[in-house]
Amino acid sequence: MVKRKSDCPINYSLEIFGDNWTLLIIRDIMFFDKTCYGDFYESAEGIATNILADRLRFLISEKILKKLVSPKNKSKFIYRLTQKGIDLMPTVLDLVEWGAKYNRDTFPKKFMTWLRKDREGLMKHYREKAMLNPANSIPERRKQHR
Amino acid sequence: MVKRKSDCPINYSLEIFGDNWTLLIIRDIMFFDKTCYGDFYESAEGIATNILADRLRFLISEKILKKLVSPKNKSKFIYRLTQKGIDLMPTVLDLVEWGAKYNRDTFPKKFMTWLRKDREGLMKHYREKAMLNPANSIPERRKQHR
DNA sequence: CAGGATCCGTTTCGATACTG
DNA sequence: CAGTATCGAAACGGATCCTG
Repeated sequence: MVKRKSDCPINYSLEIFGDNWTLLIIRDIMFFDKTCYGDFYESAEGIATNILADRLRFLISEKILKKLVSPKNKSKFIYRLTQKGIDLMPTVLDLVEWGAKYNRDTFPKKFMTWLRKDREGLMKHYREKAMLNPANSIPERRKQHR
Repeated sequence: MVKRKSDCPINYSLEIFGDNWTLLIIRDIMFFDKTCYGDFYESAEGIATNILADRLRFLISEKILKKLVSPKNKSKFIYRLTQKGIDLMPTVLDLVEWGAKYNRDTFPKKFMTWLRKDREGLMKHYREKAMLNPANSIPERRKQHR
């Protein structure tokens, strides 16, 4: 587990954002339909497997993500945003807008157009999408000692 | 100078936020009247001098901050937000709100009340404050080779 | 084969001492 | 006051291995 400098009274947000990878994971799950380990591994620009596992574990421990067992395949896991994670959407979108204003490496054009024209609608769309639960998934293992 | 992983097509924002310290510096200069090295050193929860110097240099190179010579004291420098820096205000405020919702370590109570009641007014206030230039400061040294 | 864990060389960070 | 130099500690990243 990564050791973070949470021993000093630092803004909590920094524990999430003061890292190169967590925001990428959140971005991917929030807007790009990534749901499982393999998806993140592919899309988060070159993350190492151990780092990815560590960050996922961290995000789950912070209750920003939750981990579910895939209904189709018992050895596949699905990661989803919690409400706390969904609540990061305004922040992420602000960063997207800021990045688009001062840099050009950014989200797909269609997304940006939508964001500029109807930010509220876009947020509603992705918020609802994030809240759909895959029908019959089950929560990950509960405490093993009964 | 810090070496960042900007060689991969990562979101530009991460170069600013994927770090433990830059956000603290921005927070302090944006909302807490910190203007110079010593101020940041005091208030950014235990930052080391070399890291502080490095981050300030980085923020200047990214044109998020600008460095001015104090009119009073030629060996004192004043750091101020550029427009690009000021444009990070919505993001920072989102993080403040998110942090306040899910954690209690947060901004002063008065600030939070104001933020909740009148976010636009608060932003206007701090934006204007950030744009006041100290009267007769002069830009930092221009290229030394003529 | 998905989802990691482990090992290990390399890079970056950070505390302290020191300098113009 | 505003930084730089040094050096040990921590985090990263890549490869490989493990387990169901």
